[in-house]
Amino acid sequence: MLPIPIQKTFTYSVTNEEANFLNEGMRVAVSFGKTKMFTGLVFKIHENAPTLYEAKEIHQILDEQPLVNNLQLKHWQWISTYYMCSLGDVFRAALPSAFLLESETIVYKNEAFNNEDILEDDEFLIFEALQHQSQLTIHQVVDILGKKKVMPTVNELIKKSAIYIKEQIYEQYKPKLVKYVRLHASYNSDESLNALLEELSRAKKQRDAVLTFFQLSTTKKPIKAKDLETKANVSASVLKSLVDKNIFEFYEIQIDRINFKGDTNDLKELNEFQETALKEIKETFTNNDVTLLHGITSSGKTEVYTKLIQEVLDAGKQVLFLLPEIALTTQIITRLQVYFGDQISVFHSKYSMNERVEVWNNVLENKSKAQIILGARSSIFLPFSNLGLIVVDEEHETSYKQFEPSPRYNARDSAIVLSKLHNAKILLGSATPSLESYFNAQQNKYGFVELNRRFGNVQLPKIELIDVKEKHRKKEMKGHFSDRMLKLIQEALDEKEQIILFQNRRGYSPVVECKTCGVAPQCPNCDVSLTYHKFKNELRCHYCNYQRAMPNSCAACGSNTLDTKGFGTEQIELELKELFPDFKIGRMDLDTTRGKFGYQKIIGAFEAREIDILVGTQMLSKGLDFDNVSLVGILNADTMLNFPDFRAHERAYQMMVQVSGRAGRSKKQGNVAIQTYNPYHKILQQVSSTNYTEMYKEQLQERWQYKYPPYFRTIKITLKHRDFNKVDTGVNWLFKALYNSFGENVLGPTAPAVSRIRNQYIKNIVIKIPPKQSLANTKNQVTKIRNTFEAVKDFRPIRFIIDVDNY
DNA sequence: AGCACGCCGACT
DNA sequence: GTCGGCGTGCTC
Repeated sequence: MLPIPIQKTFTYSVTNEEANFLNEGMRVAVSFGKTKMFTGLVFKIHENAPTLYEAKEIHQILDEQPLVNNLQLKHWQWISTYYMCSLGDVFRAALPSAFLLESETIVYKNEAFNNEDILEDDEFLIFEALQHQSQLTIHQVVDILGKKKVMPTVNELIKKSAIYIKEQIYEQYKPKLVKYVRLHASYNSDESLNALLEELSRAKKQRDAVLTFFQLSTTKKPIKAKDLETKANVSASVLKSLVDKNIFEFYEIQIDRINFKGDTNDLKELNEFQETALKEIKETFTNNDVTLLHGITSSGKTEVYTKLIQEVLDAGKQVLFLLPEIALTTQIITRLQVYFGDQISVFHSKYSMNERVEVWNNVLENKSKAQIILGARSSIFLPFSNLGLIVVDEEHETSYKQFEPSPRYNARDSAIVLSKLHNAKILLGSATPSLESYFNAQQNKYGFVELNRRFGNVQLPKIELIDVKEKHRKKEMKGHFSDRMLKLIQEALDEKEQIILFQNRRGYSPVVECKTCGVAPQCPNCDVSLTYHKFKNELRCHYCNYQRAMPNSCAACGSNTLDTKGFGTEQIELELKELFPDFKIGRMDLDTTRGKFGYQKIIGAFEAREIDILVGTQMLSKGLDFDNVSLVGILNADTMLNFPDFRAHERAYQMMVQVSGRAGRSKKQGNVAIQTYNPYHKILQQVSSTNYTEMYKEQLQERWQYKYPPYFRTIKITLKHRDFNKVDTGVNWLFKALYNSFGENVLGPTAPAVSRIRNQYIKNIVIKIPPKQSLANTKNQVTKIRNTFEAVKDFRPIRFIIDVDNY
């Protein structure tokens, strides 16, 4: 199996010896194509030599033990078939990149060569560069020559024997080694020690080092070279000369980068409601492998999880705890570490490559520090061997679905399959479950447990809707704030409480428009208006990151009447600074959380109450607990409701309820204020009464009526190309072909709201699969049509994206 | 995917 | 004329 998007495995030949040593799941280095070396994974060892071609030999075996186990291989195959991607795609996504070595062509000079006269200009440039550096990568050669096609030049140099090339494989993972000191083997008797001190009488520093070494060795612990240096107050060179004299010797111990330091506490006692929930979960697990825990915000789901996890650990099994990416940088890790200490390993994309390799190895070896894995969606790929429980927290989160790059998998659903492979139980938890999961629970496909009392009996926040249309009419708006919202903010500030304001749009304003001619600056690469960022005084495209300075006058008519339309977090922040000059305003969105610790910094400042009012986008709604927040304001609920997607209403509900949950988490009842132009919208009514069941019933009805999940499954096909006509003819052809097979259940073709991104035109087709239609057959049919599509020469350059269960 | 090969336009 | 563009096909 190779990490490339080809739906195929490749057969290589091995010797008998190699075959005896090799096992499925080990890595081998193989040459592929004319030049490249790849890391392949042994998928199957067999004796059927191919007839149509001669199998190449493998280059090298990279592992002594399988890196990937059989359960994983099965799981990967399921992902590949279900999400219609190649096994290679899954392979690439699953392994930390450090395990996937690739080769690079390295150019060396031929020392014997001295006939510079026969070299052409370009050839001489390379030759000369090699006088300064002993080796060059092909990339460096490209830079030196300033052109893309360098291989002819390189080949010519080889022909003239001025240089030679080699394929070099990089082992990227470097274990972290710590240097220790011990006495050389010849000095283990007491007499020799005395002789030794005698010998060093004239080298004071070295004598100090030896004496300190003996002091330290009374503890019988290994002695770190660094420690010895500091304690004896000597330099590294002193130790070095002692080693050279064969008195000391160095040895290295590999240490883990990831270590938890700190105390652990016992598990918290559960209150009676949590206790009941725990009991119910265990009951449902006798009949169901999957259980949905619907627990309102702040009901203390985490404590219930921890009890359950403890029991699984006691039974000697591993636990996987899945969280949405963003929640992982926050408090929940600390909270779980307080209970479970160093039995937890954390795994997510902010981790460095080396750290991820270590977690992988720890899980593979079932080490004690990897009994609980706390991770984002990609942790479903870790080499678990005996999972007992998977917890999917905030199971409704859309970030469990990966979109780019392929595999486009949903980690929640893949985790359910994973749990089946391990005969493990899986608990899905959420305050606002996805319709799909809730539906499955209602159908008794999943077990179902509710937890509807807030921890410490704090009441759910009081939610009020503010009619902005009315407020505008009565002239009771100040900027984007209604008088009511301002009053609530003032009250909270007076009480020294904190406030979260939610506006699901960053920048100052999403559109800049000329009042005279109505023209709005557009992104040159995408089909969208540019967003104005006042702080940097520039216009930016949120799709391709194109940016340019904010112009003074309209590019179309030249008048100085540019005006902003709509508003984002930046504008809110500025308005607040004017309205409440004595208070500290913070902003949290993609722009302020860039950089490694940007996010943590803002959260930290807010936790430390250095920020009074925090303005932010949806990232505020995820897994954050602040105990001093008494007011949550949603400034414009309508943008969420008017989104053209069949899940828009469900999402708007989830998002608003989740943000509301940030209010009043500890002592008194919190307030939530929602500004809208449409206070009678049913979703807003349901949010204001936190009536999940009503929302569920109503949405379900619509899903049934319009044939959407959970009743119908969907597969979305996206075509992309820089030539509009090409995509257009392509998509029409494809639609006809699909229509022939699936009839009315094919929707489209449609252009998305942003129909061109990075100069690529986009068209969509959605296939709906009725409840009784076989998923596998449908997918086979789609694959067939895709193959026919790609056989058409004109269509081949069109990017063809298949998204199963699209979000 | 990556890479080589091969066929065409725009420049020294 | 050639350099460099991109379309086409293949990889065990």
